[in-house]
Amino acid sequence: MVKITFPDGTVREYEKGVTGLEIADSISRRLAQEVLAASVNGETWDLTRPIENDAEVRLLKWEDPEGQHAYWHSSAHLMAEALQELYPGIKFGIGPAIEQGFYYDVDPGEGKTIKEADFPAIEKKMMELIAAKEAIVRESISKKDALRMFSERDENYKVELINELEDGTITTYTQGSFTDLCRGPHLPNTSYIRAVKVLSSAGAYWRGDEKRPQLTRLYGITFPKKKLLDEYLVMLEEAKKRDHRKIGKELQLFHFSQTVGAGLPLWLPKGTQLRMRLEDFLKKIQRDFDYDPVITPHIGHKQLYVTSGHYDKYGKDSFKPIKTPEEGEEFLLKPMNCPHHCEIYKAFPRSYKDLPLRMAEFGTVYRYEQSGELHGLTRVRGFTQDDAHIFCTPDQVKDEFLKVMDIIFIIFRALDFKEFEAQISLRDPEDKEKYIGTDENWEKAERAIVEACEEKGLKAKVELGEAAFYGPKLDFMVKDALGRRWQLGTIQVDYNLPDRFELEYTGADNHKHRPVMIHRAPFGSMERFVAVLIEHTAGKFPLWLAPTQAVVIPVSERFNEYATHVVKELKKQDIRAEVDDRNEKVGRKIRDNELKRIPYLLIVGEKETENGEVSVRKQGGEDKGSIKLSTFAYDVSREVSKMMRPEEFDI
RNA sequence: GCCUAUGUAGCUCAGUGGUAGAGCACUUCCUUGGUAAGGAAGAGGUCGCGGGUUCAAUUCCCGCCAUCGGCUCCA
Repeated sequence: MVKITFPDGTVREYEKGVTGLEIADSISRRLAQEVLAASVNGETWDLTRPIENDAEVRLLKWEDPEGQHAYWHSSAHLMAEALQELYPGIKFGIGPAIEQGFYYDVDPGEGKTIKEADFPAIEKKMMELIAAKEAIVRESISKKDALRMFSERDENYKVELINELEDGTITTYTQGSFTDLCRGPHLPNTSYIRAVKVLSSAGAYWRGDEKRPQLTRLYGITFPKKKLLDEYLVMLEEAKKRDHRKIGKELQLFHFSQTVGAGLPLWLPKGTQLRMRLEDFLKKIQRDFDYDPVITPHIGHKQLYVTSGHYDKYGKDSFKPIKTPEEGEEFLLKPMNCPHHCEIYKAFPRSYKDLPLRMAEFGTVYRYEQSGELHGLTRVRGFTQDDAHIFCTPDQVKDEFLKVMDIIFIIFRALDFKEFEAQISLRDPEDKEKYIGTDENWEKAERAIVEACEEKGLKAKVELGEAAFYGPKLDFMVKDALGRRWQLGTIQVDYNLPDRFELEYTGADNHKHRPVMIHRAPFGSMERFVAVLIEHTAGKFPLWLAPTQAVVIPVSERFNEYATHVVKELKKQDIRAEVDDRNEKVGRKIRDNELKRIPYLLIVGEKETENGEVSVRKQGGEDKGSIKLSTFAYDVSREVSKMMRPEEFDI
């Protein structure tokens, strides 16, 4: 007998070798139907795998992430089996479950491809295999046997994987005529899967290496109920409606011109309004936090980047240097602002009394991004960082770090970004060669970040090997409409640039010391931030940010002139308003997509005009009734200035 | 840069080896006082760019550019 402990603490005894499925069945029939996998001592197991020893067991259903994971992993195998039948000779790479579904990397053979037009056939075959209710069978196998088995079938990718595995840890899973090298866990059989959808195909390098062959990656998703799949597909459609590229076009926020160049956004008047509001907001915060605004040129001498170390590392892969016609001097479009700021630091002798010195600049930088990587406003070749560099003493690092975190939290709160993730990027301890700087400095910086996060109670994921070459960092990520992660705010400690630029300050001891530098950008870049903000709000910006805060609608043509007057009055109060007289019918305007996103609609007409009042309707249709124009203007500007006052957001 | 797909009016899209169409939007007029009103007329396109095949290319072929979804990369 084995003792099985359940999550609620109860213990039951079962025959040795009992399976997760049998345990579920012993509890209830329904549970046995719903359970997908079992967590055995924290490890996810197949439902059919015998439990030989006492264990803590948690039965995993669709609602559990591990259950979904097993479900989608099995679905990947199912798709692979279907592919094997449809494309004889196809070779398999890896096929994991991912956050939303699964994928499988396959090599259909020389010159062969799998296209979108082929998806329905694949789905049909998958459904057939589901109907066949094939058992998914786990088997332990020796390395030798595994190598022989997969070599025979010419599965060179699998053979490569097996070679890296340790003997005794290798398992395979078989369903029907398909056997895959796999750690599992999996569903008991294929019939658990009810609804399938092959979503997209893409090229993906074998093992993520550009120099290795490119496989075809097929993405798919499955659900235990058809309804869930339908809901998922509807959700995808809804997400597309929130796409910042679509809304940016609809609201006329920004524009890309092929003639100007790929990845070089043109900010239209309304987009500029929005962006400037964000910039003003941060400028006010930075004034409170004692930052000094600076302005530096868009290009810098090559020597500047040789000194900074950026030229060696990135010079060849970026925009080529600009040469002066006479002297042949080389200048680079600035890919970052830090070197310029270092030179500002060096302009004067600095004392410890000057520190911390915080230099802020909305600095536009240009980076050559691979053409295939450009993506709306989130990945561009010319963008503006809300950059600042803090020069401080080593003792001040942690304090400064905490203050920057405060700024980021103020912003995220003001914009209602609740679901952000934080990531601490540290150095890869295995490959210290990749990084500039001494061990001691790195350890000091890494410790400061970890401690700061602890003090703020911020749960940050620690990633080894993700640090910049010059220092560790803390990044904040937010998801877009489709769940893709984008890095926004960043705080990076840097012990290296001060070294390279030989920055100094005179300490209280009258000796020269090296300052520490902190790079930080709470928004990340204005472009990316605006993109993510658009997707979060679906274009319904809060009043204080809205590019158009109020639209004035005359009830009939007779009031066009009055409407124009009202707009003028509002603009005097710094309220961004416009007349909408495209049609004399009020009803037609409100259905307009754009208008639905405007915080206020002011309807002006006969009755109201007589006593100087306008009819006000708030975003979402809430009718505020008639109100005096001056009162409305006062209310709005008060609401806006309240939002623009950072002290309202004290943590 | 690589793999897949796409590029036709301001927007969303249909279509064809014989130099182009719809809906919405736009302009003018008529009708209509109210939460997605109707009618009439009109304007708007080198069918992404370049080359080839052809009597003839927006359509077929090749190259490039841009965009979409991924991969790699990301200071």
